[in-house]
Amino acid sequence: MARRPLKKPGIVADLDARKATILEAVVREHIDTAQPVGSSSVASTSDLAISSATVRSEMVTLEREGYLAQPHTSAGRIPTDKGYRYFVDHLQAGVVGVAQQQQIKDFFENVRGEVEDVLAQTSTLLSQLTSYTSVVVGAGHAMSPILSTQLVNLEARHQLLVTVFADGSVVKHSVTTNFDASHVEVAEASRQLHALLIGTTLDARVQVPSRSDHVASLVRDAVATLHAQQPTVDGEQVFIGGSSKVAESFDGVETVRKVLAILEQELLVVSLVQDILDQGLSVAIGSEHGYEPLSSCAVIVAPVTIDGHPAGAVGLLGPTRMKYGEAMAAARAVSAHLAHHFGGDERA
Amino acid sequence: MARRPLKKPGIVADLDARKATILEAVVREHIDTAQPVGSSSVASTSDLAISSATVRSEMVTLEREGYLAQPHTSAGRIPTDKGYRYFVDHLQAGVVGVAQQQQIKDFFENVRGEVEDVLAQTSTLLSQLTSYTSVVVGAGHAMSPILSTQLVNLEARHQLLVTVFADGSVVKHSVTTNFDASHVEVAEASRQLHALLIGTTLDARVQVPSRSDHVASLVRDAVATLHAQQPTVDGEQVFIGGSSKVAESFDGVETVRKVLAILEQELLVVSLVQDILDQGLSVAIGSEHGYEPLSSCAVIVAPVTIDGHPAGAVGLLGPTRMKYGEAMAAARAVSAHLAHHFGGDERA
DNA sequence: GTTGGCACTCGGTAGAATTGAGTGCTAGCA
DNA sequence: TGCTAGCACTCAATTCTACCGAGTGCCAAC
Repeated sequence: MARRPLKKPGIVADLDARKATILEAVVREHIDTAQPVGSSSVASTSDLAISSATVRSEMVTLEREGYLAQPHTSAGRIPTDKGYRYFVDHLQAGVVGVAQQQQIKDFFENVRGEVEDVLAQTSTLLSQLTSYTSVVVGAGHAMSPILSTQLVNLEARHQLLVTVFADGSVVKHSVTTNFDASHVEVAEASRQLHALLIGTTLDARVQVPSRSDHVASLVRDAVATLHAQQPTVDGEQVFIGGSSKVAESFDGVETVRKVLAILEQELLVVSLVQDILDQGLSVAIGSEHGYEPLSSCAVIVAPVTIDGHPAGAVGLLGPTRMKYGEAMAAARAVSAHLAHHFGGDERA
Repeated sequence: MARRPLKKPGIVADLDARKATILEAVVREHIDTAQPVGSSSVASTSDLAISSATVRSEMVTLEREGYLAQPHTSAGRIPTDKGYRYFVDHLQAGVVGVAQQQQIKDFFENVRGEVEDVLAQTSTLLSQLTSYTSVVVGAGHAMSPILSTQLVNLEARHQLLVTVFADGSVVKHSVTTNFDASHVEVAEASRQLHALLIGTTLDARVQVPSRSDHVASLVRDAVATLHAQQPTVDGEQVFIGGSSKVAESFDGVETVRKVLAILEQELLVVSLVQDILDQGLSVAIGSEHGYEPLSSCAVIVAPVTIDGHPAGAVGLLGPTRMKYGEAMAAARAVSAHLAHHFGGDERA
């Protein structure tokens, strides 16, 4: 079994080979059956030539050390979060089946449309591939320079500022004035704004005119509105696919409800994904991510990197007993294809 | 009880007063308790001075006529879709509680931001008010005239057409060319497009230049891309709020899954809402809407009308045993506030 | 250290008995 | 004729029991 060096958490010490094998057998079978796993089953399944009694005594140790738990006396063991963590950290990389590989390939060959549409469809794809709920996060454009702006007169006191960023995203902002702006004034303000903002990023300071006429006022208002948005969260796009899979993954209705309630809050989902990435993890199991309602979930995250720059992330949300190998492989594959799709001659 | 004239379906004949009262009592109690309702309970609850035996014999008739059903012998009755239909058609209009009224008022007084944000938040509001899943549909802009367009050069062979409609919506389309367009050419094409498209609607024919130079080619491609979208479905925006309520409303996990799976398909949700509106209904119960996976659901729809023009709709999706009175009142109230919010001096 | 053996635990299941809510029917009454 | 009280009947749900068996923990022997 290919070992990868331990990740950050470090709480998880190494186990001797036999314990590791037993733990792995328990995790594998429990992921498969969703049932507690007994010692005899492990003894016969694993390739260790060992009696069930020996397995049992090892299990006692594993339980004492926090890798396994017993739902009740006289039941088999189930893995704890720590047990899953060890399993994942020592898992050899999974592979994507050929059928799925084909499906991904076909998808990215045929997909067309705007970035948002592609991301949304990618989310659906990833969910179908894995039968878990999928999250695709498109990075915000806070750092992307402005290519063009335009101020459009909707009504006398109501203008619309349309901004195009170099990453291809388009954002609109309403600008309301307390005076009736003429079409000429709006056109002039639009011209000035364009000259003023082009090439700048949202965090840049811009020299706005200080005059008190209508045009200057329009320009000031427009710039203020544009810069008012939260640079970090705002502009980030979330696409959630396969939320119905939640109902398949968990049996308790209450759990389903809680998870769905979390998924409804997009900002929260973004920060969840971001938190996990910040911790340098690719999987957060159970309570590792600190979101209590998701304590029976595992979250897999794969960053999307284009030209060395973070451009978003794809994620999967499933029960802690999810198929980590397959799911991680699928997430990585989709993330790579996504990067390639937008990397070649496009933007993300 | 205030009677409203029967709606379109017409299959539902009138019942004599006593039967109607009994049916109503059954529906009310079953909505409340989710349990089959027995004759004695009806006899004591309703203000009819009638013995349970009489109620029973009436129930036999109601069952024969299809308003009630029996889960099994020796159980009480539950309403059928037809029973709910009668109930809804003869329901006096519900009222919105003062607390809720205040909540709606506060919401619309404080809400700000772009149309999309308002609609999304409205959906959440409506869901919170009713504890059902809410759907807000913003009408497409197919019929809205174009206020402004702009072609922006993203990369040599990749332009972005940004279109602003009079309703305040902004749409972007990628235009890909097989030649390297210069900035000057793009600017010229942008100018021509603006002149060409301004004031037109998407269903209008536009005289495109037939020359074979880069600029003309750009203009042709851009117009084609813009007009390629499906005028009916595309551009319509759906905002679903409170999908976690689905898990509360139905007990079978399988039902929850099916309903969520439907909600994932936004186009389908739009046509569901549209279908119901087209039928002139405000409620579709059980199988009335023809979407089999939603046969245990009822859907309430209230159109949003601004200046006499349809501008979208708000909807609620719950179990057939939902609180029709409250829910319909809430949907109507929110719809009215929405119309007012965008009607006064804005657009929808 | 490993293993076979054994007593023990305890959730799950199956069956029987019981309960009780609710029905349908009928005979009698206004 | 319509209503009702009464009654036998039905059947899901509940409770109780017994029991099974998967699985454990422990121990003595190898």
